[in-house]
Formats: sequence, C-alpha cells, structure tokens
Amino acid sequence: MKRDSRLSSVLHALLHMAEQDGPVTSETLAQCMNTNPVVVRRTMGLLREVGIVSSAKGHTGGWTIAADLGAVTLRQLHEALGEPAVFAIGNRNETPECLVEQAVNSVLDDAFAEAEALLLKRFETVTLADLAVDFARRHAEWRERRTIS
Amino acid sequence: MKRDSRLSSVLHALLHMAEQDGPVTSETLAQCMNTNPVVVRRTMGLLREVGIVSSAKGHTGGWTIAADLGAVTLRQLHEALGEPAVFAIGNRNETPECLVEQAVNSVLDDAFAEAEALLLKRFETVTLADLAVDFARRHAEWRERRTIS
DNA sequence: TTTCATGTAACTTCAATTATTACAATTCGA
DNA sequence: TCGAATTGTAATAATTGAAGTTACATGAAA
Repeated sequence: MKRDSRLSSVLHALLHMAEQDGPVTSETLAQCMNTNPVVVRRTMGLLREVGIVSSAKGHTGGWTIAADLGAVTLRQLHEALGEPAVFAIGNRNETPECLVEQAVNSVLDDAFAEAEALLLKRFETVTLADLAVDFARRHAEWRERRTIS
Repeated sequence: MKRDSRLSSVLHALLHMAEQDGPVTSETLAQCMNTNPVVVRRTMGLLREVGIVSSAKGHTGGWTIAADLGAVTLRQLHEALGEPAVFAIGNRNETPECLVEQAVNSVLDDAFAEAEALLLKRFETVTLADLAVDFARRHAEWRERRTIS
C-alpha cells in the first residue's frame, strides 16, 4: 500500500517557509522536497483554504505562512488535508449482513477508533512552533558536532 | 489507498470454521467471504505456518482450527499475517539528511508508535473465544427480534 | 508587455493489495 | 487402480488511491 505522506510533506514545507523571510515559490519547495511544483500547489492549496498559508501570483509571489506558528497544530493540518484514512488495515465489508462479520467489524472498529483517538489527541498537542524549536535544537547540535570535528 | 483487510478476513473465516464440525474447503470459505479460493489458501497458509489452523488435501480435505479458541489473540493473527503496516499515513523519506525533515519524522514517528502500541496492546486482549461469544450474543438477539416480529 | 508565478484540469505513473488463471501434487473413495 | 476433490503455488491481471507530469489559463509585478 502506498502511504499518504502529505502531512509529512506540508510540515517539511511549512518549517522551511518559517525559516524564510519572504514568500517561497512552489518550485523552491518542490526542489527541497524532491517533488513536483504542481503537487506542492495542490497540497498547499488545501492549507490555504483554512487560512494557514496564503499565496500570491506573479513576480515576488509564492507561499507565505498566514497563521501564528504556535496556533497551528498537527491535528489542524490533518483536517485541512481532508482527514485522510489513518489506518492501512480495515474491514473487508463495512456494512455486512453476516452476523459473524458484524461481530468482527465491531471489535476491530473499536480498537482502531481508540488508537485513532489517541493519535489525534497527540496531534492536538503539537504545534508548528514546537517543531521549529525541535529543529533549532537539532541545528545547534549539528553545528556543534561540525565544530568539534 | 487500498486497505489490507486480511485480518478482518481471517477472523471471519475462523469464526465460521469454529461453527463447523469437520474441515471447511477454501471454496466454501471463499463463497462466504465473497472472494477467491486462492486468496483463502494464501492467507490461511500463513496461519497454518504458526499452527493456528491445519489443512488437508483430497476428499474430505479442507481447513480446520488447530488451536484453542481462547488461546489465539488478534495480535497473534496480526503477526501471523506478517505484521503488515498499520498506518496509511507515513513519512515521505524515512532517512532524510535534511534536519527539518528529521525533526518532522521524529515527531510523527513518536505519535504513530504510541498509537500502534495501544492498538497492539488491545489486540492482545481479544481472543477468538471472545469473538465467538460476541457472535453468539448477536445471534441470540437476532433470533429474538425475529420471533417478536 | 514580458516574465514569473499560481490555478487547475487531464492524464500517467507507481505501489500495494486483491483477484484470477493455470497447473502440479496429493488424498480419499468407489 | 482410477478419478474426482482438494490444497499448493507460480505467474499475471485488475484495482485503487497517492503522487507525478503535462499543458495551458490567469494574474501580478518589473
């Protein structure tokens, strides 16, 4: 199964944008993420719809973060992407007549719902600002290692 | 993304087998699960490797449960199926050089690992016997409803 | 007015599960 | 012993959804 990596992608893009002063073009983001500008526009467009980023056409155009880094959670980003299916495992038939299959679905659905709830709760506690701090720490460590060697 | 429904499938199959006296053929299981006998063989073959079911060729052949229903957990079945990826969401690049992406991966990996651990812990607490009981309850309810109306 | 950039539709590629076909191997019953 | 029933398995196609690509229209700034 091909995994949906859009959440990972937009986080990567947003943190790079946070490091920049002005707008960043789709072309630049695409290069730094080894992907295609059109894919960037498509995905970032979803974030624009909920006001997390803004875009401008023409010269000096590109993408800009339009919200406070501390106010944007992973959960909001997940929702902005259309709340894609979290699990790669699922029921064969969501509305079976067979009572055996109903019993199976019920147990599996409960377990998956519990795990998804935990994941989304955790997503609520992480903001872009948190990630920026984490990146800054890694960057400082990296500089230190480079100085020593 | 196409979801892996083999866990759901084998549970369905195993509970149907538990209701039966003798062996059940791949053909019968395939019909009751709206799938193909070869798919059944392929999937059940994985369960046979860990001793949960046994198979016999020829006349009067087919599949039989080889373990105690109370001793087989969802977790064991998940493992027997090769521990397929639980999540449909993942990182774009698992071993990035980019420090930004490393920070992103780290946060996401932690969150997913936590949710997966919860899911598997829950899978450990559910046995085939539990599911059989749940099915029996549903069956009794269904009979009652039918008698009333 | 030219160039740079987004916006978007249409289509192709890609990866993974699932389905199908074909046939070999085995076992039981008549 | 023969033959039908059944599993075992390789090879291949269908399916599905994300990701990638092409093409072109639109808009803004130099």
